[in-house]
Amino acid sequence: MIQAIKKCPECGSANLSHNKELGEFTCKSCGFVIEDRMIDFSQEWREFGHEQSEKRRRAGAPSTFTKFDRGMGTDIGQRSDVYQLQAKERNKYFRLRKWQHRISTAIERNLKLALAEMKRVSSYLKLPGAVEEEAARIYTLSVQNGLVRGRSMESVVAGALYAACRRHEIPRTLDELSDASGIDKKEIGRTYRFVTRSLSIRILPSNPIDYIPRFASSLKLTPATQSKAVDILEKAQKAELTSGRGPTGIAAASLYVSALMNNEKRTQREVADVAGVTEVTIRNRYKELLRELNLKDEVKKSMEDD
DNA sequence: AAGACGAAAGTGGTTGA
DNA sequence: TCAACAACTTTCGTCTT
Repeated sequence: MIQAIKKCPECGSANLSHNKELGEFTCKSCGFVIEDRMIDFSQEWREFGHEQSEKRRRAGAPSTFTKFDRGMGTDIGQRSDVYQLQAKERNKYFRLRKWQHRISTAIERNLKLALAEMKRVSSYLKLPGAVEEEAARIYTLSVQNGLVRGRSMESVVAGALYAACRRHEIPRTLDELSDASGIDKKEIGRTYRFVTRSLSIRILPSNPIDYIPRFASSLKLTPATQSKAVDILEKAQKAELTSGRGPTGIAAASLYVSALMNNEKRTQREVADVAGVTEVTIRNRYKELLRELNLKDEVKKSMEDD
């Protein structure tokens, strides 16, 4: 990041300077501050004992988007500091603390609320930390670009989470997000599209295979059936049966077929429920699979083996 | 009686003029 | 901006096990 900057964007001069203590990167010619949240890349020392920790420690917790100020803010008047002071001094810090609170802009307050909501939804869905981090980043960008205006904060949170899940290839369905956040499915879809488009976040169409493990475990299918379903999906993708179709429908249909072949039959309704599609869709995809991949004989054979 | 099947009409979003 | 369109859903009657 730092190395990338060679010229001042204001005056074009290459005469730049670092100020490590202020964390600033400035142009010596015109004084333009190019980067004011610079990260110190210098040698990291380990600490041994109190004396060294005073001298050597210079970094805090890792920067994270799941805190509204990326975990880098300074809170004035934390207890541990304040109680070492005289009463008069202490009052001064309480006053400063109050002001700090007032100064927090609307954006920051919105972020605080939103990130709390995000935490709630993502833990309900048991999403990994990396996804939550990504979602928080997307949300922060949305707020900064004024995309939340005119839409509920919750729906943007849900949209950001949905996008983050897809980027990490552990897609959740809109229904699941809707269930976890209490926002209407269509609303989430709308904000998701709006946000990703406005921020030009590129997201590949989700791969049906990514849905298999989760659906299979909800249906209590064996690993053998699961990998059979993946096989079928790969063949289906080669036969170009997957493009333009809803990925959940295809995933559900191939699971249904592989369950039949392994004598672990589940009803169309059961499969449809966990995949969040209707029986009709499964039927349509299922028939296509049988027809195009010539699986009919395979299914028949394994049924006769009973 | 439950599950599978298929037809027909409806829904929400995309696309192309 | 509007109409055509593809995918998917809802609903419902019929067939199969």
